[in-house]
Amino acid sequence: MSGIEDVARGAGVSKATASRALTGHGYVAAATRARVRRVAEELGYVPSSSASSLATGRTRNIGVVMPYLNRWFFAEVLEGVQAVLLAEGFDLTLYDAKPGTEGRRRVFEDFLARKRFDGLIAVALEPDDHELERLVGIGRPVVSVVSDSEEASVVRLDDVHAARRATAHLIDLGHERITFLGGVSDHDGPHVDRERLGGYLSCMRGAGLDPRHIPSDVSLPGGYDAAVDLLSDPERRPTALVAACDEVAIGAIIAARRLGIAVPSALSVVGIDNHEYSDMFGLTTLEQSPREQGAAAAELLLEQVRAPDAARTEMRLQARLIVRGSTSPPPGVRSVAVGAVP
Amino acid sequence: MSGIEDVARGAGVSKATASRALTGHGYVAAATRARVRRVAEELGYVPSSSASSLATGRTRNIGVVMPYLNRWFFAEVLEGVQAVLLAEGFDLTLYDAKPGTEGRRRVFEDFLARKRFDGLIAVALEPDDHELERLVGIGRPVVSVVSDSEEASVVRLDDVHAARRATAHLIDLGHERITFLGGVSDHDGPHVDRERLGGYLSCMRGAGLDPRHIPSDVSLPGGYDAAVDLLSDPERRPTALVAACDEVAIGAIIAARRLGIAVPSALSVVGIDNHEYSDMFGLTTLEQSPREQGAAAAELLLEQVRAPDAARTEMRLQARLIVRGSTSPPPGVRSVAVGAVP
DNA sequence: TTGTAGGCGTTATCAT
DNA sequence: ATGATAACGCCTACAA
Repeated sequence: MSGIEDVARGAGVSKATASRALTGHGYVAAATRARVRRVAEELGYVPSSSASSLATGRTRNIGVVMPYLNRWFFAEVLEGVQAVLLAEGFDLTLYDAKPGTEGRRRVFEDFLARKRFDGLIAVALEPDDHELERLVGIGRPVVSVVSDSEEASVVRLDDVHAARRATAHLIDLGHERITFLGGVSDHDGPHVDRERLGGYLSCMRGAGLDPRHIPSDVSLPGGYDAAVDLLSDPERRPTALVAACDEVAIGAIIAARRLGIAVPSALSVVGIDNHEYSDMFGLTTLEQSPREQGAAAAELLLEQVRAPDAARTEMRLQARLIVRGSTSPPPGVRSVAVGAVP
Repeated sequence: MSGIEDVARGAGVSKATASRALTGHGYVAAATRARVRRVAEELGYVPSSSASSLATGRTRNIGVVMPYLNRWFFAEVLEGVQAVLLAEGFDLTLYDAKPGTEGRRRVFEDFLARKRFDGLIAVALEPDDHELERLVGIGRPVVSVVSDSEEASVVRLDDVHAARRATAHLIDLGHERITFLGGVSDHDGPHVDRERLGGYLSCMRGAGLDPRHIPSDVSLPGGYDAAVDLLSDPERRPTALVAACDEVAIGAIIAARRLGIAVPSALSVVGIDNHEYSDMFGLTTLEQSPREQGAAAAELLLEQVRAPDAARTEMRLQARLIVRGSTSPPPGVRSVAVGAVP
């Protein structure tokens, strides 16, 4: 393992010059720089990151705090973040903080306190817990994905808007009996689910329609189970479903098929996400791109890492409607209503 | 930010004693230790990881190299690894190395060379590329998950065995026209897929049956598309399917349902994985637990990190058959054959 | 049992 | 444009 001293000796200069030549900070004659770099190359010199972190105070490492790794949204965000960091030469260290676990406590108490990072990306921390504020308190730049924050920069989908658009799409098609599937309630459960439910409720009320919410686990099996329940009673059956997310929507489509209910002629379904499976199920949905959100968050963060006084930024993305085959006018309605519902 | 010097001063001892009291290395009077620790607590002392890494040569950080983050298997492995590391106070830095990308090259050339870790977990590196050997060459302990290696410790499923068991299960039930669905071929594509196909082939031949392989993308939509193709021709239709993995199997089940082919009465399907969705689809499968594999890999690695001369270990796991509703005797066969097929 | 002092490998300040 | 030299914060012989 050759250190910078070996490089310096090999190039016939001092450690200081070698360091300048290698990092690019400060004046070095072009010829010397070239010579130093060549020697470094020959020796296979790799700077010790702990030594340079100690000297500079910067780690070239970004921390990512996430409650789950094995869900589509989170894995996609992570890939987006990773791609940008990789390109910029930053490491990524992952802090898995499952809600309500001892491990999460440790992440906040012990791990994050070590500050082995120049900045932090926090994904979907629940705002109620004020954890985001604690992260900001650590004293490194923080970018929040999903959750709003007064202090940190934010990258997120406008979930209320997405749910309103989904609902409006069905209303435009002529549906009146539209049920929202998934989540706990509008005052409990994950914040995202609540906002989506809220968007649906306000859109329904604005159109003078009766809203109805069937709770379910926000997952494919959750959507399946709840939909089997809901759809098997012909009396209660709606003509359309707004799902809390694509996985729930797909669960519902699978349930409908099993029960012999044709989609979309007997039942329309809209999701939110544009999940990787949505295309295969012909699901009409509101697209959000978690990968791009992750990439945007990483870029925002690096800016702040480089210019510590950079302004806090907020990106609130509008989902784009992708119409596929899972939605159509309800049974008995043949023409499509015109005009957008707010 | 108080350093160890502040703690030492506060406790009325030297930096050396403070360090010993805090790390637990070397003799310190119980009373002094308590006092030092109390002062450290009061001051909110957090050791600088770069300084202690520089001094000790250890980072308390583990690197994980993975080709994908957004697939079920990989995300599960990662969660297993993370859980163990978290409990042991180790950080996890993630190196996303997508096959055949510029990013992957950089991971190997630049990032890993920095050695910001005490050990490495490599998941599903293709053996042909000899990347595993390069990782071992870095000079830190390496544990490989999935891929075999002469030099690194290995945690993996016995894929050949799993596929044989899956096939044998169908043969036991009386099936003869059994098709393998998924992957490229037995001499191309990811190694895992090849081994599974190989297990199927050898089991079929051993039973004197004609094997048949339908390639497909190893994913849910891939399984769906290939199955639609295969099943829509009644002439060619097999009575049973061994899928390269559960996602392919589920895709096939969905395809069968769409085509009105009853599972299992007209078509049996076996998968390999026990994916989170498998239960919902009543899929008979061979269970592997990627989360446990990840945890085992992490534990193995930490052992080696702590005792650098620890022996190389190899864990080859046997999948357990979980019989659900997707398999039954073929049409026309009512009793189940007895006796295992090798 | 505790303290002293040197070293870990870089970077950065200040002369030259 | 380059070279000494002092941090950076902690650990660990070795000495006391």
